[in-house]
Amino acid sequence: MDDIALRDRSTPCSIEQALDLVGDRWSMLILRDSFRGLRRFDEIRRDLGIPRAVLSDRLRRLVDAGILARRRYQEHPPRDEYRLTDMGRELSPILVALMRWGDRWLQDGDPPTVLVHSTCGETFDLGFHCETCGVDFGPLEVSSRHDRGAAS
Amino acid sequence: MDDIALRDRSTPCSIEQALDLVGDRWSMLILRDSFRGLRRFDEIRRDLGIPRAVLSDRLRRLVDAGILARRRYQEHPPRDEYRLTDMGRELSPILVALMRWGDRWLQDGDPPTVLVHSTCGETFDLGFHCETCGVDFGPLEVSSRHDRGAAS
DNA sequence: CCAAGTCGGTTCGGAAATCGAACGTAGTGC
DNA sequence: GCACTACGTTCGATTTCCGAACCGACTTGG
Repeated sequence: MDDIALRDRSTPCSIEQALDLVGDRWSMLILRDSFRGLRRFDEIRRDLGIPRAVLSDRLRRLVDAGILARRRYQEHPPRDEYRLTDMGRELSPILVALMRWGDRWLQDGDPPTVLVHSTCGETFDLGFHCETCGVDFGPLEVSSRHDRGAAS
Repeated sequence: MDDIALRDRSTPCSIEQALDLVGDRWSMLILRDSFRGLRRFDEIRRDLGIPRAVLSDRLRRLVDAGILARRRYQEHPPRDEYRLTDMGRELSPILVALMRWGDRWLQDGDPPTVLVHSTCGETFDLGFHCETCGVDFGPLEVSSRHDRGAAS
């Protein structure tokens, strides 16, 4: 019954690689704040209540990964801010998915933050779309190609 | 310039609440394995190389949260397996979003795992859809309602 | 000039989480 | 009996995290 490791270990799972960069609580929360427009060290620190050393470390790692960019916004005194790169901005589906799930399963009343389509300012859906079938579908209809099947 | 904390602290952010449950690396990887069909303790342990004590702790927490269900699948010897509940299955958009992002930004060759629409067996898109505008759009067009703006 | 405050960190010692290895227990197979 | 599997718990060593203190560069007030 040694049927594990059908999986290819030479090409590591994308989920795993992604988690190596953004897979800890603080990094995710920093990114959430970045999406909310916070850019400066102390701004983020006060908002999250994160220890300075940890914030310093996480920002460095996110910058090294290319997710945030450090940019000088004034010279006297020298001050830098941290902004999302395109690579960072494309993390939004992850945060949106987390938020949707939290809204649905963990939140009692109205969701505290609402995301909107920047073009029209209204709320939107996050969903799956199948080109082949031409339909939209929900999270319970996702399956992976060569395993024992996720659903049921 | 004390303009922070416009944010409502009484109703905590859904992202934060979600991260309290699934916001660490091991929990996410366990869930990935659950979606891939792994259900037994040792199966997951061998696949991830996770220390037994940590796996034991994470499974307990995921079961307590209602994301996984522990179910006896044989009596002699007594053996339990861990399956996704509906609450757990609805986490799929998060994992899909992580995978998509990893595929796009971190993976060189072909993605090692492919997700498919269970109905037709073909790959699909994860995207945003605006009912108001009637269009699909990408991650760069997401904004939140009352902050200083995420994009740019 | 001097004192106090802000911003963006680094350094430090203690607390907490994580690690691999060993041990336990309950059952199966020979 | 002996070896083996599945599913954990316990243990001591290492790593990470935490809060508090400190620091340098600069601004503001007097």
